[in-house]
Amino acid sequence: MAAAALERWVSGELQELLGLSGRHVPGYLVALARRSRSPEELLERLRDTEALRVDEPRVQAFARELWGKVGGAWGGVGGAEGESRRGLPLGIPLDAEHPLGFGGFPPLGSHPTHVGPSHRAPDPPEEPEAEWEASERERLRDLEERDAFAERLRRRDRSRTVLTRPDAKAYEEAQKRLKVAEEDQKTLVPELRKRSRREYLAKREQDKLEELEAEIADEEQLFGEEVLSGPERSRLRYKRRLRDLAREYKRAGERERLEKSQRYRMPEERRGKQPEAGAEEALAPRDEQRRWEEERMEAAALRFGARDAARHRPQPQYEVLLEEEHMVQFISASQMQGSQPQESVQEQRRSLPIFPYRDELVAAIAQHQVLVIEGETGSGKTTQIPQYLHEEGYTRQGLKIGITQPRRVAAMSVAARVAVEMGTKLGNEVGYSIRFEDCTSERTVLKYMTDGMLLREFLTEPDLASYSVLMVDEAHERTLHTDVLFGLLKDIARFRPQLKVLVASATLDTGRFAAFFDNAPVFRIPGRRFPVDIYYTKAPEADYLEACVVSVLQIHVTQPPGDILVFLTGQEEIEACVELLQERCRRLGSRLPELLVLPIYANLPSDMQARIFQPTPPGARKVVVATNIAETSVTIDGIVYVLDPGFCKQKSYSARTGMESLVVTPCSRASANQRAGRAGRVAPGKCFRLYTAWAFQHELEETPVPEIQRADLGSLVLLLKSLGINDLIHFDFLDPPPHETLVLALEQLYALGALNHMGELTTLGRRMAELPVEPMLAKMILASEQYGCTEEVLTVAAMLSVNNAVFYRPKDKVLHADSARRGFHLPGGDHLVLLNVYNQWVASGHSLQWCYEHFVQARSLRRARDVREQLEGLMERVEISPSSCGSDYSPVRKAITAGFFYHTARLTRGGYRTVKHQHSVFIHPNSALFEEQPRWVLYHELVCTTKEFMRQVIEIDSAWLLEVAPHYYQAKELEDGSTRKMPKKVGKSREELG
DNA sequence: GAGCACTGC
Repeated sequence: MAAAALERWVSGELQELLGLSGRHVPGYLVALARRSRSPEELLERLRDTEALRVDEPRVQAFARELWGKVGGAWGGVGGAEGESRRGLPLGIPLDAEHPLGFGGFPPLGSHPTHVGPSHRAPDPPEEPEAEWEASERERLRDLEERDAFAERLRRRDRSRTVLTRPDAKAYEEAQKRLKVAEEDQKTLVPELRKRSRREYLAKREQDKLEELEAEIADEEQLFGEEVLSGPERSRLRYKRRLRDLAREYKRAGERERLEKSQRYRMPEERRGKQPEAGAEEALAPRDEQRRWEEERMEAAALRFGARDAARHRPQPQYEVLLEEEHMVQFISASQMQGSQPQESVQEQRRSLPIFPYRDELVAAIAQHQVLVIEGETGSGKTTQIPQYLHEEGYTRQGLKIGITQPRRVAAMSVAARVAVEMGTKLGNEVGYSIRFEDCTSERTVLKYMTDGMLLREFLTEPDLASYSVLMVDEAHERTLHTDVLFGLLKDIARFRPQLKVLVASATLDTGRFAAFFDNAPVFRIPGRRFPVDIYYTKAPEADYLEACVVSVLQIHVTQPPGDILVFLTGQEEIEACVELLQERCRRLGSRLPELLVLPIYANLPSDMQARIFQPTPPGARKVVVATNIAETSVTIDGIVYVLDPGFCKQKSYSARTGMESLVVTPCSRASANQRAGRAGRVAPGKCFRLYTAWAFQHELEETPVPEIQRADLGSLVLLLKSLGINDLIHFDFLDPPPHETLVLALEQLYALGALNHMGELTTLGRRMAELPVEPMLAKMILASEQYGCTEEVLTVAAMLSVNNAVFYRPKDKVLHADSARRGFHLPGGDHLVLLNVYNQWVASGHSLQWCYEHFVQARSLRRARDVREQLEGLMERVEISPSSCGSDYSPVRKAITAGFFYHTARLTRGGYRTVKHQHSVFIHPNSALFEEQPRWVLYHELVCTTKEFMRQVIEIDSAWLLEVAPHYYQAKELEDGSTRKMPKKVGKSREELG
């Protein structure tokens, strides 16, 4: 039977058995069958792959039939047990016969112009042996080359000198951002006042009339004539009169415009100037302004009295602001326990909760190889334990203690803190290592680093021989990197009995960690935090955004001083919430103490972000409306109240379609408690949850789904492969990723040429692993060498790696922002637009002003520059010399195609469909090609929001696909069969682009 | 004609 027909048959059978059939799986199964001496052996091999349930009769029947069709022609290629790589680093379990369970991929040479004998061509029946032998020779040759490359890397690493950069700029930036200078505090209050007043006035100018109407309506509704005091009644009367006056002005036309310019002037400015003509006539408006001023002053002055009243009297006067039925009803259900901190700064080290346990802890570490340490933030585990171990001599003989953190800022700031405590300069005995910055020296014994950094260190030092202790901190966060570290550390610990492994986590999950590390003991350290009272709603809230707004006002009106932190899911919600709050405050303004509403989310420009760190002016209250960023990454001082609607956005990844989407999901109990904890950092706090206690107990998951089960694993698989771990199916994961995700990652790596048909790492794959980007980007970069455009492609790669945060699109200047964006358009597509933006930014001398003018986020460009510099530095390492293609961009698009040939779509009569899966997709409206609709496009990513959108799209020539991925595409797939059916003006194929 | 939480190498 011809190979193609055979595979079609297998594919059909798999559809029956599994409901799915990957592109390469049939070929693999055929290869397995070829290598099997009997149907039983084939079944055994199938059992090892864990893809099929071999106990099922229909699977057994399938295996027998398959073996029969193949004809038992086992050639014995895969049976080459003799060349097993057993005994490679550290006894990490290798299984050469079924590496990854994908030992039977069709042969594939190294990229990109090879045309390997692929499974689509019928096997030449006369000489199958010769073909196998040839591919086998090629495979072995490539393995040799790969190992030679790895050896060159090792030699280079040995000769490399360690950089010391104690004056690291990013660290200073972080410190600057986290710390606000005292002078700022002094200038801040008047500035904030002024700004708030200006905002008020500006807005007021726009919709004065509606505003007044609304105010009057509000007052009538909220207060009713009878509860109003004398002055309040007169104020209402005043407002009504004002409304009538305003209506008159509107009719007055010309006169009104003249007055407008005088109506809303700052009193200071006015005082400094001559009274202008016509000022006398504008009495009423100016009167209003004066009144507004007075009201603000009044509100500010009233505050203390009101707060005192709230404390002393059971019925504070502001209670009336929100009627019972409009209020969110909370019931107190529990209290998070806390304990008081010591005041003294001098004795801080000794006063940490961990201090009394020092000797016990040190003894436990001496006694056990792996220790799980349970301690909340503030217990001092991160800063103290490494110092204790240093004092105990774990750093003798030049050995280091490594401590991992999930975040860069944490690694830097903790290292800085410890350096101070030890009285050394950062970068000497105590250092940190994060991406873009290695602040360590040969003297460094305590090394703080990000988890991803330690993972990378495995590449150069697979047994981590220079470390005596490794501590994985914040393990409960279960980042992709920490999860993989667990498996790797567990493995090397077996072979290095003297190595100590510490797993530090907040209270949750320690039992699971302990079980994973062969029942390691758990050492508990009490935390240090103020108690937080938890309130739940009586009934579920239908509209949590509205409930948030009401609750914030409610807290503001009824609760003693202290800032409020609100958790929402994303930028859009946050903007809406901020707007609503400001609107309500304006309407009720006169009788509310000042409320500063500040948003924060990752994509917010830095200067706006910095505002949340500025201290709240005396008498005012701050409301920070935040995403999850405030759950772990950013800590805001002064928060006493937390408002938690209980939702967050989570990325989910579908291996079936290779598509990721962001979905709003209920957060876990662990997250909810983490959020609540944010209220108890400076004083006893309160957390208001906008869901019921029952929902908390019964509807929320205990912990979030670990990232490893939600993410694309391409890079990870490539990294593990580079560490010599071939059998990923059986890798010791704390929580294994879904089988399909692993399979998809393996298939993609195979298609990219990073793995050979045996599932082994190729030379290309080894080089790709050196680049800290996702595999397709890595492939694109490596391919750029032969198209002579490494300079351009590096820029494209760097720009793509700053998540769609290049263009800034403020709500009030959407049109300007969009036209600025269109100014960057180049024919060819979005990747080239990004390249254009970057180059223009460089040409502007990295000007900040330029960024503002072009609605481009400077922070993103700076990050792109960092990424680019890092990649550029690695070019020599992967043995690529720089080249540039000048102004002809088609080589750039070809190089992109070499990496992203997986991501292609073609325009059909029914719109775009992906080439491989016929999945219906759309060009994102922000794309430069949105209107052009070229026939063949390549996309960087597919996201599912309102539709399935392709983001970052370029036009390609379908012929390129055969050129760069002959093993993946067949000519017939790429024919334009539907040419005549196409509408005339769309889908024109343009040869001379870019 | 949309609207993307957060990290990390």
